[in-house]
Amino acid sequence: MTKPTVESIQERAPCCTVTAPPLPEAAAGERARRFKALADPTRVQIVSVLLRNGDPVCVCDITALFPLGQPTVSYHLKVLRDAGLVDCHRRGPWCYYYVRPEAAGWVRAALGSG
Amino acid sequence: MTKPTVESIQERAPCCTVTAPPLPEAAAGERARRFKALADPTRVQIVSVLLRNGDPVCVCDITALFPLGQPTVSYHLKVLRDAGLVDCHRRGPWCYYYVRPEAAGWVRAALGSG
DNA sequence: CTCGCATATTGACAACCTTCGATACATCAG
DNA sequence: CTGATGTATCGAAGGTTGTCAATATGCGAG
Repeated sequence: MTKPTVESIQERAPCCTVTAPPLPEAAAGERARRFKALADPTRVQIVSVLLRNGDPVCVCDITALFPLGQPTVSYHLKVLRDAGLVDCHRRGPWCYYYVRPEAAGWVRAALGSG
Repeated sequence: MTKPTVESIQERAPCCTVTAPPLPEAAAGERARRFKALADPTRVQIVSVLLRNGDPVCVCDITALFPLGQPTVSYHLKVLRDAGLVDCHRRGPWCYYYVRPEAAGWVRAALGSG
């Protein structure tokens, strides 16, 4: 076999190039946590609704959009809340959810296109 | 209780505002699939290494970075490959992985900061 | 072809995720 | 307080994921 391109190698194992270190474990965990929060189609759709609506959206409206039970939707909202992507405030008996402003930029970019 | 802000409501259930529709299910699933690929700290770190290295990186170099068995690293690489985020080519007995150019923009943005 | 090395695949297991029904909690109307 | 409604939590069932040891595959050297 032929050795890897000469310009990427100098006196080391025959396969190896110079490798930059990975993201530190803490930072990687933090990123992974956010990705995990969006790693479900239902949660992607929930967030997309919140993004498209400028104003906070009532849970009952969100629940009506999916063929899922109310506890399940509540669970997904909790996952998004725990990840810091969304938050809510009560008005009377209703809860209104919105994408947290600190996270909105990232969420919009991550969901955007690509 | 007091009704929600008057300006966001007209003749509907007392909790509801006008809600935009969610992202279509197909698109949401596609997004979720990509997020799921990065929903693990090890995979985030692998991708970060590939991003930081301009050139493709040998599997043995990647494996050496983590306290995981070789099959486990191989599994993570497969997950990233199946999600379309990375690809590889063999040179002799070695496999060199890289972030796919089509995905690099999104990956960089998603991993970036936020 | 046969051997040795790098990587991929398989099978198994524990942990976790999504979902549901049942139930609890919160808030308002009466 | 009592009842009705909206939302959250609990417990359990079933599927998925991350990990490993064992094994298979691909490739070059001899």
